[in-house]
Amino acid sequence: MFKDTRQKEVILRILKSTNMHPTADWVYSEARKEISNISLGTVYRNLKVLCISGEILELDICGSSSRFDGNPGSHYHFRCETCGRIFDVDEPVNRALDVKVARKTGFEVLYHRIEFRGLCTECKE
Amino acid sequence: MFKDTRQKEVILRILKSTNMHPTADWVYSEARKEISNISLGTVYRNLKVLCISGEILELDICGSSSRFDGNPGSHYHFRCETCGRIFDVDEPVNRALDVKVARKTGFEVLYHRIEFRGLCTECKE
DNA sequence: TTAGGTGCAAAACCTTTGCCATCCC
DNA sequence: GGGATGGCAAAGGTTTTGCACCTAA
Repeated sequence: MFKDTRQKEVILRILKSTNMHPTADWVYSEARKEISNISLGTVYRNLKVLCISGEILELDICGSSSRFDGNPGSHYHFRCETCGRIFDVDEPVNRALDVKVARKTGFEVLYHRIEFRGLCTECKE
Repeated sequence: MFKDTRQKEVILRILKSTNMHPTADWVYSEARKEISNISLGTVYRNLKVLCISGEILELDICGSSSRFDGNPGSHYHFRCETCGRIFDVDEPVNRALDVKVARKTGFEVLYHRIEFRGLCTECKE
Protein backbone atom coordinates (compact mmCIF):
# COMPACT_ATOMS: atom_id res chain seq x y z
CA MET A 1 0.00 0.00 0.00
CA PHE A 2 2.66 2.52 1.00
CA LYS A 3 5.48 3.02 -1.44
CA ASP A 4 9.09 3.65 -0.64
CA THR A 5 10.32 6.98 -1.86
CA ARG A 6 13.48 8.91 -1.39
CA GLN A 7 11.61 11.55 0.56
CA LYS A 8 10.22 9.07 3.02
CA GLU A 9 13.57 7.37 3.46
CA VAL A 10 15.33 10.67 4.15
CA ILE A 11 12.70 11.78 6.65
CA LEU A 12 12.87 8.49 8.52
CA ARG A 13 16.66 8.55 8.60
CA ILE A 14 16.70 12.09 9.98
CA LEU A 15 14.28 11.12 12.71
CA LYS A 16 16.19 7.97 13.64
CA SER A 17 19.45 9.84 13.85
CA THR A 18 18.44 12.21 16.61
CA ASN A 19 16.98 11.93 20.06
CA MET A 20 15.86 15.54 20.22
CA HIS A 21 12.19 14.90 19.40
CA PRO A 22 12.00 17.47 16.64
CA THR A 23 9.08 19.35 15.18
CA ALA A 24 7.91 18.82 11.61
CA ASP A 25 9.51 22.10 10.70
CA TRP A 26 12.93 21.04 11.96
CA VAL A 27 12.67 17.79 10.02
CA TYR A 28 11.76 19.85 6.98
CA SER A 29 14.81 22.07 7.24
CA GLU A 30 17.09 19.06 7.71
CA ALA A 31 15.49 17.26 4.80
CA ARG A 32 16.06 20.25 2.55
CA LYS A 33 19.79 19.79 3.01
CA GLU A 34 19.44 16.56 1.08
CA ILE A 35 16.48 17.23 -1.17
CA SER A 36 16.52 20.94 -1.74
CA ASN A 37 13.04 21.21 -3.19
CA ILE A 38 11.20 18.88 -0.83
CA SER A 39 8.00 20.49 0.39
CA LEU A 40 6.65 20.92 3.87
CA GLY A 41 3.44 19.19 2.82
CA THR A 42 5.45 16.12 1.88
CA VAL A 43 7.13 16.13 5.26
CA TYR A 44 3.80 16.24 7.01
CA ARG A 45 2.35 13.53 4.78
CA ASN A 46 5.28 11.22 5.39
CA LEU A 47 5.36 11.84 9.11
CA LYS A 48 1.74 10.79 9.20
CA VAL A 49 2.38 7.67 7.15
CA LEU A 50 5.36 6.73 9.31
CA CYS A 51 3.22 7.09 12.42
CA ILE A 52 0.56 4.85 10.97
CA SER A 53 3.07 2.19 10.02
CA GLY A 54 4.51 2.39 13.53
CA GLU A 55 8.01 3.41 12.54
CA ILE A 56 7.89 6.64 14.49
CA LEU A 57 5.78 8.14 17.24
CA GLU A 58 3.95 11.42 17.38
CA LEU A 59 4.30 12.81 20.86
CA ASP A 60 1.33 14.17 22.74
CA ILE A 61 3.34 16.93 24.17
CA CYS A 62 1.58 20.14 23.70
CA GLY A 63 3.17 23.33 23.02
CA SER A 64 2.71 25.06 19.77
CA SER A 65 3.51 22.16 17.52
CA SER A 66 3.66 18.38 17.37
CA ARG A 67 6.91 16.61 17.97
CA PHE A 68 8.03 13.30 16.61
CA ASP A 69 10.12 10.52 18.07
CA GLY A 70 12.18 8.20 15.90
CA ASN A 71 12.03 5.61 18.68
CA PRO A 72 8.55 4.11 18.60
CA GLY A 73 9.04 1.83 21.63
CA SER A 74 7.09 2.67 24.74
CA HIS A 75 8.99 5.02 27.02
CA TYR A 76 8.48 8.08 29.15
CA HIS A 77 9.53 11.66 28.55
CA PHE A 78 10.87 14.60 30.49
CA ARG A 79 10.30 18.15 29.38
CA CYS A 80 12.36 21.03 30.65
CA GLU A 81 10.07 23.90 31.53
CA THR A 82 12.79 26.44 30.84
CA CYS A 83 14.43 25.42 27.58
CA GLY A 84 11.56 23.31 26.29
CA ARG A 85 13.74 20.39 25.30
CA ILE A 86 12.35 16.90 25.60
CA PHE A 87 14.39 13.97 26.87
CA ASP A 88 13.74 10.25 26.97
CA VAL A 89 13.47 8.82 30.47
CA ASP A 90 14.98 5.42 31.03
CA GLU A 91 12.42 4.10 33.45
CA PRO A 92 10.51 0.86 32.94
CA VAL A 93 6.94 1.23 31.75
CA ASN A 94 4.53 0.26 34.48
CA ARG A 95 1.92 -1.93 32.83
CA ALA A 96 0.36 -2.82 36.17
CA LEU A 97 -0.92 0.71 36.36
CA ASP A 98 -3.05 0.15 33.26
CA VAL A 99 -4.63 -2.91 34.84
CA LYS A 100 -5.30 -1.05 38.07
CA VAL A 101 -6.95 1.86 36.31
CA ALA A 102 -8.94 -0.48 34.09
CA ARG A 103 -10.30 -2.25 37.15
CA LYS A 104 -11.16 1.00 38.83
CA THR A 105 -12.80 2.74 35.90
CA GLY A 106 -14.25 -0.06 33.87
CA PHE A 107 -12.53 1.33 30.80
CA GLU A 108 -10.36 -0.69 28.49
CA VAL A 109 -6.91 0.73 29.13
CA LEU A 110 -4.46 0.05 26.33
CA TYR A 111 -1.45 2.06 27.46
CA HIS A 112 -0.41 5.27 29.11
CA ARG A 113 1.99 8.11 28.57
CA ILE A 114 3.93 9.91 31.25
CA GLU A 115 5.58 13.26 30.92
CA PHE A 116 7.79 14.48 33.75
CA ARG A 117 8.30 18.21 34.08
CA GLY A 118 10.94 20.31 35.70
CA LEU A 119 14.37 21.68 34.98
CA CYS A 120 17.08 19.89 33.05
CA THR A 121 20.68 19.76 34.20
CA GLU A 122 21.69 22.86 32.29
CA CYS A 123 18.69 24.96 33.24
CA LYS A 124 18.58 24.21 36.94
CA GLU A 125 21.82 26.03 37.74
CA MET B 1 -1.98 42.73 39.34
CA PHE B 2 -4.85 40.79 37.74
CA LYS B 3 -8.22 42.46 37.91
CA ASP B 4 -11.55 40.78 38.45
CA THR B 5 -13.92 41.24 35.58
CA ARG B 6 -17.28 39.83 34.74
CA GLN B 7 -15.75 38.04 31.78
CA LYS B 8 -13.17 36.29 33.90
CA GLU B 9 -15.70 35.35 36.54
CA VAL B 10 -18.08 33.86 33.97
CA ILE B 11 -15.32 31.88 32.27
CA LEU B 12 -14.10 30.46 35.57
CA ARG B 13 -17.61 29.54 36.66
CA ILE B 14 -18.25 27.73 33.38
CA LEU B 15 -15.06 25.76 33.73
CA LYS B 16 -15.73 24.85 37.36
CA SER B 17 -19.20 23.64 36.57
CA THR B 18 -18.18 20.91 34.16
CA ASN B 19 -15.86 17.94 34.19
CA MET B 20 -15.75 17.57 30.44
CA HIS B 21 -12.39 19.28 29.91
CA PRO B 22 -13.62 21.65 27.23
CA THR B 23 -11.82 23.48 24.47
CA ALA B 24 -11.52 27.26 24.39
CA ASP B 25 -14.14 27.34 21.71
CA TRP B 26 -16.68 25.48 23.82
CA VAL B 27 -16.06 27.85 26.72
CA TYR B 28 -16.55 30.72 24.30
CA SER B 29 -19.92 29.50 23.11
CA GLU B 30 -21.09 28.92 26.69
CA ALA B 31 -19.85 32.34 27.76
CA ARG B 32 -21.78 33.97 24.95
CA LYS B 33 -25.00 32.77 26.52
CA GLU B 34 -24.26 35.14 29.39
CA ILE B 35 -22.26 37.89 27.73
CA SER B 36 -23.45 37.95 24.19
CA ASN B 37 -20.67 40.10 22.80
CA ILE B 38 -17.74 38.52 24.62
CA SER B 39 -14.91 37.90 22.20
CA LEU B 40 -12.91 34.77 21.58
CA GLY B 41 -9.73 36.74 22.22
CA THR B 42 -10.97 37.57 25.70
CA VAL B 43 -11.69 33.92 26.38
CA TYR B 44 -8.16 32.96 25.37
CA ARG B 45 -6.65 35.78 27.40
CA ASN B 46 -8.59 34.83 30.51
CA LEU B 47 -7.88 31.14 30.17
CA LYS B 48 -4.20 32.02 30.11
CA VAL B 49 -4.46 34.26 33.14
CA LEU B 50 -6.43 31.63 35.06
CA CYS B 51 -3.74 29.07 34.26
CA ILE B 52 -1.03 31.38 35.52
CA SER B 53 -2.90 32.08 38.74
CA GLY B 54 -3.40 28.34 39.21
CA GLU B 55 -7.17 28.38 39.20
CA ILE B 56 -7.43 26.09 36.21
CA LEU B 57 -5.18 23.72 34.32
CA GLU B 58 -4.33 23.57 30.66
CA LEU B 59 -4.13 19.94 29.62
CA ASP B 60 -1.27 18.65 27.52
CA ILE B 61 -3.52 16.49 25.52
CA CYS B 62 -2.84 17.00 21.92
CA GLY B 63 -5.33 16.85 19.24
CA SER B 64 -6.29 19.86 17.30
CA SER B 65 -6.86 22.15 20.25
CA SER B 66 -6.00 22.73 23.89
CA ARG B 67 -8.33 21.64 26.61
CA PHE B 68 -8.83 23.13 30.03
CA ASP B 69 -9.64 21.63 33.41
CA GLY B 70 -11.47 23.57 36.08
CA ASN B 71 -9.93 21.31 38.70
CA PRO B 72 -6.31 22.39 39.09
CA GLY B 73 -5.37 19.73 41.66
CA SER B 74 -2.94 17.11 40.48
CA HIS B 75 -4.69 14.14 38.94
CA TYR B 76 -4.43 11.80 36.01
CA HIS B 77 -6.51 11.60 32.85
CA PHE B 78 -7.94 8.99 30.56
CA ARG B 79 -8.69 9.67 26.94
CA CYS B 80 -10.96 7.50 24.88
CA GLU B 81 -9.38 6.85 21.51
CA THR B 82 -12.74 6.42 19.85
CA CYS B 83 -14.92 9.25 21.09
CA GLY B 84 -12.08 11.54 22.17
CA ARG B 85 -13.61 12.35 25.54
CA ILE B 86 -11.33 12.95 28.48
CA PHE B 87 -12.07 11.63 31.96
CA ASP B 88 -10.46 12.24 35.32
CA VAL B 89 -8.83 9.17 36.84
CA ASP B 90 -9.19 8.73 40.56
CA GLU B 91 -5.79 7.25 41.23
CA PRO B 92 -3.31 8.68 43.76
CA VAL B 93 -0.48 10.68 42.27
CA ASN B 94 2.80 8.85 42.69
CA ARG B 95 5.27 11.44 43.91
CA ALA B 96 7.91 8.79 44.54
CA LEU B 97 8.24 8.44 40.78
CA ASP B 98 9.44 12.02 40.52
CA VAL B 99 12.13 11.37 43.10
CA LYS B 100 13.22 8.22 41.33
CA VAL B 101 13.47 9.88 37.96
CA ALA B 102 15.27 12.87 39.47
CA ARG B 103 17.88 10.57 40.97
CA LYS B 104 18.31 8.72 37.73
CA THR B 105 18.49 11.71 35.38
CA GLY B 106 19.98 14.44 37.52
CA PHE B 107 17.13 16.69 36.48
CA GLU B 108 14.98 18.62 38.90
CA VAL B 109 11.63 16.90 38.57
CA LEU B 110 8.71 19.02 39.75
CA TYR B 111 5.77 16.87 38.78
CA HIS B 112 4.46 14.56 36.11
CA ARG B 113 1.35 14.03 34.06
CA ILE B 114 -0.12 10.71 33.08
CA GLU B 115 -2.59 10.12 30.32
CA PHE B 116 -4.14 6.68 29.99
CA ARG B 117 -5.49 5.69 26.61
CA GLY B 118 -8.01 3.16 25.49
CA LEU B 119 -11.74 2.76 25.14
CA CYS B 120 -14.33 4.15 27.51
CA THR B 121 -17.28 2.14 28.76
CA GLU B 122 -19.56 3.26 25.97
CA CYS B 123 -17.08 2.82 23.16
CA LYS B 124 -15.73 -0.59 24.08
CA GLU B 125 -18.95 -2.42 23.31
C1' DT C 1 -6.12 58.30 37.81
C1' DT C 2 -4.26 54.54 35.45
C1' DA C 3 -2.67 49.91 34.75
C1' DG C 4 -4.91 46.31 33.06
C1' DG C 5 -8.96 44.34 30.44
C1' DT C 6 -12.21 44.24 26.41
C1' DG C 7 -14.01 43.83 21.53
C1' DC C 8 -12.94 43.60 17.10
C1' DA C 9 -10.43 42.31 13.30
C1' DA C 10 -6.27 41.17 11.30
C1' DA C 11 -2.23 38.46 11.62
C1' DA C 12 0.44 34.55 12.89
C1' DC C 13 1.11 29.75 13.15
C1' DC C 14 0.77 25.03 12.30
C1' DT C 15 -1.27 21.58 9.50
C1' DT C 16 -4.05 19.86 5.77
C1' DT C 17 -5.63 19.65 1.05
C1' DG C 18 -6.56 20.24 -4.10
C1' DC C 19 -4.42 19.97 -8.30
C1' DC C 20 -1.64 18.18 -11.59
C1' DA C 21 2.85 16.25 -12.74
C1' DT C 22 5.74 12.41 -11.67
C1' DC C 23 7.21 8.09 -10.01
C1' DC C 24 6.95 3.24 -8.54
C1' DC C 25 5.23 -1.49 -8.98
C1' DG D 1 -1.11 1.82 -16.90
C1' DG D 2 -2.76 3.11 -12.72
C1' DG D 3 -2.59 4.08 -8.18
C1' DA D 4 0.41 6.33 -4.82
C1' DT D 5 3.43 10.26 -3.96
C1' DG D 6 5.49 14.84 -4.71
C1' DG D 7 5.69 19.98 -5.21
C1' DC D 8 3.31 24.04 -4.86
C1' DA D 9 0.16 27.09 -3.17
C1' DA D 10 -4.07 27.97 -1.22
C1' DA D 11 -7.23 26.93 2.46
C1' DG D 12 -8.33 25.58 7.23
C1' DG D 13 -8.35 25.71 12.14
C1' DT D 14 -6.52 27.46 16.43
C1' DT D 15 -4.34 30.98 18.99
C1' DT D 16 -2.27 35.53 19.41
C1' DT D 17 -1.99 40.49 18.88
C1' DG D 18 -2.51 45.63 17.75
C1' DC D 19 -5.41 49.21 18.67
C1' DA D 20 -8.73 52.27 20.52
C1' DC D 21 -11.99 52.27 24.02
C1' DC D 22 -13.46 50.86 28.83
C1' DT D 23 -13.24 49.70 33.85
C1' DA D 24 -11.81 47.95 38.24
C1' DA D 25 -8.94 49.30 41.96
